[in-house]
Amino acid sequence: MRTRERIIDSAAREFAWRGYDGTSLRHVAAGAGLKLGSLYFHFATKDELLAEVLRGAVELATARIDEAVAELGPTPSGSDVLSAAIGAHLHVLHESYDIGAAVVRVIDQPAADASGVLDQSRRYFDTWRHLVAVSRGNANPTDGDRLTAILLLGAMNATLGRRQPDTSNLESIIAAVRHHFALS
Amino acid sequence: MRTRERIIDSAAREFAWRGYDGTSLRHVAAGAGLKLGSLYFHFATKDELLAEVLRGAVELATARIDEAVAELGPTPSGSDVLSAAIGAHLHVLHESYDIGAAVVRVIDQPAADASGVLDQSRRYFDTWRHLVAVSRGNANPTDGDRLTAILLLGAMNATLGRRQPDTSNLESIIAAVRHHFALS
Amino acid sequence: MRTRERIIDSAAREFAWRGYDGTSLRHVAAGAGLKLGSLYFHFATKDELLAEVLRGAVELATARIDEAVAELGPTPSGSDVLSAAIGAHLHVLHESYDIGAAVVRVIDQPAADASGVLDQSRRYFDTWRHLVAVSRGNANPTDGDRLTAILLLGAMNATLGRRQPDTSNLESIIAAVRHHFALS
Amino acid sequence: MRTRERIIDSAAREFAWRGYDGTSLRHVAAGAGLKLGSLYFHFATKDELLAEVLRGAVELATARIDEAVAELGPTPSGSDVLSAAIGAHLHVLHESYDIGAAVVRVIDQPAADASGVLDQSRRYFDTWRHLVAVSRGNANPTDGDRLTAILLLGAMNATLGRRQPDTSNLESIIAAVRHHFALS
DNA sequence: CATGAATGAGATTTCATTCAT
DNA sequence: GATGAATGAAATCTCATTCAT
Repeated sequence: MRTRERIIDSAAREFAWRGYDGTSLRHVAAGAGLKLGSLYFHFATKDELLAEVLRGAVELATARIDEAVAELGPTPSGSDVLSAAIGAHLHVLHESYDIGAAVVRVIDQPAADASGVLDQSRRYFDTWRHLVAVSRGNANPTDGDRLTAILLLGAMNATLGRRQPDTSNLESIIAAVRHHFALS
Repeated sequence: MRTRERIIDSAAREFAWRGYDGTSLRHVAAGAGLKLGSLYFHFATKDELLAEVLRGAVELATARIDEAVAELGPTPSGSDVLSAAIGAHLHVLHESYDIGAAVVRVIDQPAADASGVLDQSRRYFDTWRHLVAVSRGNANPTDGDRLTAILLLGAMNATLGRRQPDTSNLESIIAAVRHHFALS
Repeated sequence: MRTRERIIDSAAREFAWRGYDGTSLRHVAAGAGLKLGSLYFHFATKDELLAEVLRGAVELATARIDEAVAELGPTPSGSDVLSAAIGAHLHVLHESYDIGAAVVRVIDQPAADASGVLDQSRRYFDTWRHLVAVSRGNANPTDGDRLTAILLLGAMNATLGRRQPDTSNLESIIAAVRHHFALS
Repeated sequence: MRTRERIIDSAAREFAWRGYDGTSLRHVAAGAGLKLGSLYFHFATKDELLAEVLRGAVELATARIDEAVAELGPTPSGSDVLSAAIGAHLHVLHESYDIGAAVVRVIDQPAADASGVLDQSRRYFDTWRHLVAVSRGNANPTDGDRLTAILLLGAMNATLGRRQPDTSNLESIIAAVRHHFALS
């Protein structure tokens, strides 16, 4: 089953840099060392492949957030939790570059309305809505929390430039985001 | 000369909702009441059309910002200037919906490397780098100002949802963005 | 009526270097300092324009041949007549370059079946059939004369290379052709 | 692997009778029993297809020439070699009609500058330059040999009429060409 | 599991032609 | 006489998808 993952990796790269419509399955196959036809043994359709890429990305980011929060100790403040989550999200975005970028580029591209895509997007957004709510002591997210989550994700994802990132800056990026969002 | 503008409008709509690769020139033509071939009398190429759309959008947003700043009176504080610019940008984004959205969707889509695209993008970004710098009393933008401009634009543009916006919320959106960015 | 001739010149250039199918009427118009639509005031169709170009070329070549023959004096030998014609044809071909080349390139291109084209081609070929016949003392051209005319025209037209000719060589070209064909 | 050859055959037919620009790949595909899109599995581009057609034609003609020369016995005179080559070229031209004609029609059509085309053309011309040189006892081709090769090829290729040839005439054509070129 | 082959739909672009002004 | 504008047809090429092997 190593092949399946090579395909997903290759697809993440293509989706990330060329977008959904700009991604050719022939390129994806080539990037995985396969011929076009072979893709269809593993994925029934372009949309299904995209959904898999996104599911993996959301899973990865969620896991990293959970780990970072867990490291905070038994009873962290809401503000610390949000701070940790911000760090985790940005690390994923800038380090496992392709897979992170794939999400950002593709997630609200309308062509990708296919089933799984919106689901993954909403799932991850809900995570953040809760993180924001908790950081403010709200049990259930308010409209204001929702709005802040939108702003926060927008700001973080914008730090992915058009080209290869310099991880050197990563810590100052994290600091800046925390400054604007985690201390309100 | 009305035709040319109908084309640009139609193209903005398509680019906004389908992205660059997802936009079909046949659809654009139909949206302007033309047949496909007729487009090419007005624009030699898809890229040229996109560049025109973006140029118009950047011009519009810049003009609105200038107006809003001008209304502040003779010697406004840097913070007020930034606040006014935020309001102007968000108004353009949510009210002249298609043209604003077109910029947001397309501007960092890699397929659209065509000459004019990056130029327009950089031009507008520079405006914001200066706005941020001025709001902090810096004559020339620092790296920190650049980073903040990225976060700020990312946050604002993220408020464009996937579907028609409710302008009712607009003022609370503006308030939230100002809260996070204009009072630092 | 100078315009009409500028169009024909421009068309000859294009037909010569790009062939019938490769010639764009927009280019032709531009080459004559006009816009595309204006062509249709002077020529109803692409084929008609081509026919005019060819008619002019055939007329020019025929006239030059007649002149060259006339210069031979009152009772030239058949061999001298053919020699003179060869010189005249090659001079036209290499000196009034575009118009000569246009004939050669286009004349047996099947796309140009349109009415006038084949007529002009046959007319000029008949001239040569008679020249060859006369040079051999035949009153009416035989099959052998026809064949020789084909070979002769083919050989001469092949001396038009793909690029600008060096008229310096012209006399040696003429000598070579005469050597192979005019002394049999 | 039969499909590939059916395509090349069909393409040769089209290129021969319609020229490069006049050839529609949809027609070529239909002629090979395929739909347009299927062509692109075998040839990436129109130019690539043309190059293959020409390569095949040059190979065929060269092989026939070599065979004909080989049949002359151990130490043939230069004049006999040229005579044999003339026969071989004309047989190829008039018998494997399409592929021979394709070369003639297309080889100096400017639109077909695509890489391979000029190469094949030059390769075959060099063969003839050497044949002419050898027939005159020159070790290396002179300028005069080059010129004669041009005339000779031009004359031979002109024997391909616009329509189906009558192979009945073939031997008299060969005799005529030999008469003009092989006895100098 | 993987590939070669084919296909239908659709993309952008070019072009000859027409016509009102 | 010339131009701007529009159009229908056709061109090359790309792509997701299917299927027999």
